Formats: sequence, C-alpha cells, structure tokens
Amino acid sequence: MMANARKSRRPTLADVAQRVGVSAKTVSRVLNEDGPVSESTRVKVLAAVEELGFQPNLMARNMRMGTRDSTVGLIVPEVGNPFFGALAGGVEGAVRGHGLTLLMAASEEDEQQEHTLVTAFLARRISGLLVVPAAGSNHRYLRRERDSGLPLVFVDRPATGLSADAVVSANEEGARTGVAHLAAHGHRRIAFIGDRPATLYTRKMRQRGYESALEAAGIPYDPSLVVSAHDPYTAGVAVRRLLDSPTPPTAVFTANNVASLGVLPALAEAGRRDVALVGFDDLPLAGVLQPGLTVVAQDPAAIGRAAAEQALARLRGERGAARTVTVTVRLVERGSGELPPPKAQP
Amino acid sequence: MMANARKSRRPTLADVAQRVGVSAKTVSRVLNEDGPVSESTRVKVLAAVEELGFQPNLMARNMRMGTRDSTVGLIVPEVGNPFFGALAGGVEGAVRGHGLTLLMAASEEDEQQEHTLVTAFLARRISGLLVVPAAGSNHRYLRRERDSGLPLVFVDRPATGLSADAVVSANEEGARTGVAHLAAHGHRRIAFIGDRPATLYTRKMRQRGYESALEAAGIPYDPSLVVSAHDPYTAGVAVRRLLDSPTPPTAVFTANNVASLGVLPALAEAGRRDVALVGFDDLPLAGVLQPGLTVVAQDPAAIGRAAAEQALARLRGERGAARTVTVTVRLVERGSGELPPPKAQP
DNA sequence: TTGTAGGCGTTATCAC
DNA sequence: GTGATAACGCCTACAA
Repeated sequence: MMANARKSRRPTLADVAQRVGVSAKTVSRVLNEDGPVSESTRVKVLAAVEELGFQPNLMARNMRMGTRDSTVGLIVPEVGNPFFGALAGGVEGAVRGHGLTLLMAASEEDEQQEHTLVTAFLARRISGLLVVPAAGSNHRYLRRERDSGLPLVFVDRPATGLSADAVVSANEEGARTGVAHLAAHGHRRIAFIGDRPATLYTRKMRQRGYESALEAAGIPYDPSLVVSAHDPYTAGVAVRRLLDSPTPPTAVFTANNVASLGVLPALAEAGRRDVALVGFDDLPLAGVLQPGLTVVAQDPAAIGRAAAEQALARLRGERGAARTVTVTVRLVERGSGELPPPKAQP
Repeated sequence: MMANARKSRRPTLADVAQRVGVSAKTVSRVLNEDGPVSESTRVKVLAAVEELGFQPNLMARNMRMGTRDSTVGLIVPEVGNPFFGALAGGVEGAVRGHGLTLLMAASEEDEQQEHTLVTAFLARRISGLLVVPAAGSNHRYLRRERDSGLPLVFVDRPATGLSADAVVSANEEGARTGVAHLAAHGHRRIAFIGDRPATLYTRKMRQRGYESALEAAGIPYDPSLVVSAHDPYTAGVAVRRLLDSPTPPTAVFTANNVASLGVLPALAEAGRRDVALVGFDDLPLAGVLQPGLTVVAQDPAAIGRAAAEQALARLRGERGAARTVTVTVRLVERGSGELPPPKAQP
C-alpha cells in the first residue's frame, strides 16, 4: 500500500550510474555539462535521474570543491520588525541574482545570542556575514575571520572593537536636519525621545544631531527634554509627562519609529493637535494623518542592498581598508513638523 | 606586514590533532563530548582549537552523519513586504530554539522562480520547507518529497495539485465578518476592492466571504462594486471612480493592506470622511487616524509560528494525513467601520 | 567517450 | 583512553 519510500535513502550519483550501467563520473558529467558525453548515454542518464528523482547533494559538492556554502548570513535583532524586514528584503534582492541565498536569524538584541549565531553561521561556511550588532556586543573575536577574507559587513550600527566594513544611515545629519526644521519654524523647546539603552549607536548619533541643531539655532540644551523609551507605551507616557510639566516642549522629535508609534496616539488622545512633531523613520500611513507626519525617512531596503553589495565586492576579491558607507536620509514634510509654536512671535 | 592568513586554508580536525600530537578522532571526541578523554589531553586539545581558531565544518559533519542541513527554507513572494516579514519572524522564532536556521528567498510571485528556489533548497538538504505559493504555481512535482517525509507546509495559500499541510488565515470568515459589520451599520452599497489577479487564493476566499455576507443581509450582489487592484495607486484610482459613479457605494471593504493603503489617502484627499471603511489586515497607525481604521486583523507572526510548528511536528516523526490549520482573525472596531450611511433611516 | 583512484573534513567502528 | 580505517557523496586528475 504505502510507498516504500520512507526507508530508502535518497538516490546518489552512484545509484543513477548503476541504473544506467555507467560510472558515477559519467552521470556527473551529464549533470554539470562537463566533459563530452555521447547523446545516447546522456539521454539514458537524464531519464534515470528523472525516474529516481535524483537531486545532487550540494553539501557534498561544496565539500569536494572546497567552495563555501552559497549563503549569506544576516543577523538582526528582530526578524519581525518592519525596519529589519525591509532591510533583509534589500539584502535578499541584491544577493539572489548571484546565486546566493539569505540565511537569517534574530539575536534578540542579546550579545551572547549574537555570538552563538555567528559561530553557527561560520560553521556552515557561509559566503558572507552581515550583522546588525546587538547592543553591547563586541566583535574582536571576528578579527581572524575578517583577515582570512570572509566578507563581513556591519549594518545599521558599526562593529565594536574591530575595524570592518559597515553601512549606516546618516543618523546625525538626519536628526540635525529634523530638529533644525523644527527650530526654523520657531520652536525653542524641542523634546527628544530616543532609544533605550541610550548607549545604542543610532541613539547616540541622533542625539548628537539633535544637540548640534540646537546649538546652531542658539537654543540651550535642556536635559529635562531628553528622554528614553524602548517601546511605544513608555514613549507615550514620557511625552505626556513632558507636556504636563511646568515648562512643556512645543515640539517633539522622536528618534525612531517605535517612539513615533507611541507619541502619535498619546498626542491624539490628549487632543494636542498643536504640538509639532518630526519623527526619524517613515511610517506607512504617515501621509494620511491629520496633520501628516513629517519624518526624516530612512531607506532600510537601500541599507540592506548597500551592505549586500559591499559583501559581494569583497567576495569578488576587492581588498583594501574597511569602508563605511553612509546611506542618505531625507526630510519629508507633511504638516506635523511645520506647525508653529502656540504663541508665535508677532 | 600583511598577515599571511590569506592563503592558508582553515584548520581542520587533523590540523588540531597534529598540533597536539593526538589523532583526529580524539579531537572530535573532545569537541563533541563523545567518548572518554583524559583531562590533560582535553585541555591541550581545547588550547590548540583556540589557538588555531579551529571551527568544525558543518557540511562535512552533516555529510558523514547523514543528517540533513539544520535549516528550514521559507519561500515568500516578497521578503520586504511587512506581512511576510512578520510571518518570517514567526517562523524564525519558532525554529531557532530547535537549532534550526531560517533560509529565506523571494519568488517574486513567479512560479518559475519559485520552482528554481525550491530545487536549490532541496539540493542543500534542508530539514523542512515552507512555501507561500506564487500565483499560478503548481506543486505536483513535490509529491515525492512529501512522501519521503520532508516536512512540507504551505503558508497563507494552499498548495495546488498536491495534498499537503497548510496554514492559512480565516479569510472567508474574516471578510464575511467585516462586510456583515458594515451591513449591520446600515450600508447596502458596499464596494469590494480586492487583489489582482482575482484568481489568487486569498482574494477568492475573501470575495466569497463578501458575497456571503451580502446574501445574509439580503443585499443583491452588484458586480460593478467589485474591483481589483494590485498596488495602492490603482486602488486609489478605483475607489475614486466608484465614488464618482451615479450610484456610489456608501461603504468600502478593502480586501488587503495594499488596497487600504491606496484607499485611505484617496478618501482623505477627496475629503470623504463620510465613507465607511473596513480593511482586511491591520496597519501600524490605524488607531491614530481620524476616524480610526476598523480592520479585520490577521496575525502574520502566528501564521508563521503555526507553519513552523507543523513542520517541526512532522520532523519529530508525526505522520498522518495532510492537515490545514486555520489561524483566526479578529475584527478591530476603531471608527471607520461604524460610520452610518449618509441618509440613515429615521 | 568513458572509467579509476583519491580525497574534501568529519565521525562510526573496532581495535589496541 | 586512544588510534587506524573506512565511509558519507561528490569532483579533479589522470588514464584507458
């Protein structure tokens, strides 16, 4: 009744060969269109391959040929996060045309887990490794890999303890632009709602941009206007507290989309249509809001693409010092960032 | 100057063994905590491993042990799409704890490419295969794989030409609920904006739900209210045309998030706050809109998780007939779906 | 045009 | 405790 396929192991080159009455090498030749093969055996071999459902074993092939596995590893903090998902899409698209496949895993922002994943990836002899470093992780241990020529690119955040290729957004410049935009519209009390932990690379860079925009506008830095949040809820709570303070901000700069997703509902519920807002990172319905959400838009797919291309370049044999590519961001004015402060000067 | 690491191939078990003055098998024993090893050699071996930067070659190991590659392949139409990204996140999370890694590629909704990717995945001897079928693809050719025990799960859309495990959303029921919701609020002209091609599984199921809700409400089916769109722009155009018609709808049901993303701006630009709207698929800022967007929310991460778990169960040896898991959806009322028709009956 | 020997890096087996 | 040998499935090198 039941097919006896269960027990039987998969057919190998030898099985096909035996079935046809030729040597394994001949089958190999047919399949790889290698040396010359008579048309008659070619046909018979292909028939047997079809009949037995033979599929070449890539692991054996790679091993024999000494080639690396045709995958590119990508480690991100969170696979489900839309930002990293779009980034992964950029990597996959860039890599697929080169016969490479994306191998992806989540570090959950845990340096230990990141290390474990990296090790597992190296064990499978991947062709390239892209890492969005977990907060606090150190990459000294990858020195040997980098030196041995493994394409190694850090994405969104640079490596720590190791000089290596990296692709990042124009974080500081973008934040500076966004905050300067608010200042240009007359705001002098501008809150900054950033990532937690505050030591996170992107958080630091964006805060630096915030501070430099304030300075350029001649606005004194007020630490009470700078808060941290790691999820929408705490961001919402934080912004309410700020608005309820004796000296509230008239504008808010959210340093990432998580913060924006918390601040927007908080403002809506509080009925505060008067507070100006610029967010780092674009969001799907940003243009449909009333007013539209002004953002400093990153291009996660472009970041992924750039990282993949850097890895491919190294794979091609390009040598030279570690290179950091900065992907531009752009200010998208939609209304929320152009609101004037309540008591505009006459 | 330059390290001579470039040329030297990676150290193997034999290299480590030679360095210590033991056999390869002993090193293997130490690393796998296999047979008994004296403490002194254990220490020496580990030191050599460290020093040489030895990393076991998984390909060789798998080959020798006859085990499959510790990866689970996932093929989606588009990696960058937030829906599939979240789905992939569910898969990755479910699979990671089992020592499996996610291998992901995009079919770009092309059956040919899907086939190519499947073949490539099978060649690397993956432990399980999850596929979101491209529109129009046929899966008869996977019959042998399924029979040989490879965990094979179709996700979001069922297989064609093959009876196999599948995980899908409650598409028909969800659409029926959403449309019934509009009908319950007094609407009798309800437009349906669905996927293109109209033969797509999810599109068909959702339209079926739409039609059955109409029937239950005693509303005649009007084909002029049913349109297709594959991107936000065409969806926006379609809805405008509908609203400008002599007998316009008073409510719209968007059968996927792409349609919602096109219809929402179109309504906003037209200043049509009176048109009721229910969308299939949730969106990040849906609750911040004025009015909030009422949706039939899918749970893509849960779909991915369920698919991965089904594959893991098969991997554990669970036999039995193909099984289809339906993941529930839920209606989230936020305002847009509760708007009454303009001329409400007294 | 086709076949044989050997080895890629690892582990199972069985001996010492 | 430890080691020699063979084998996993494939391809390179060389021979026939």
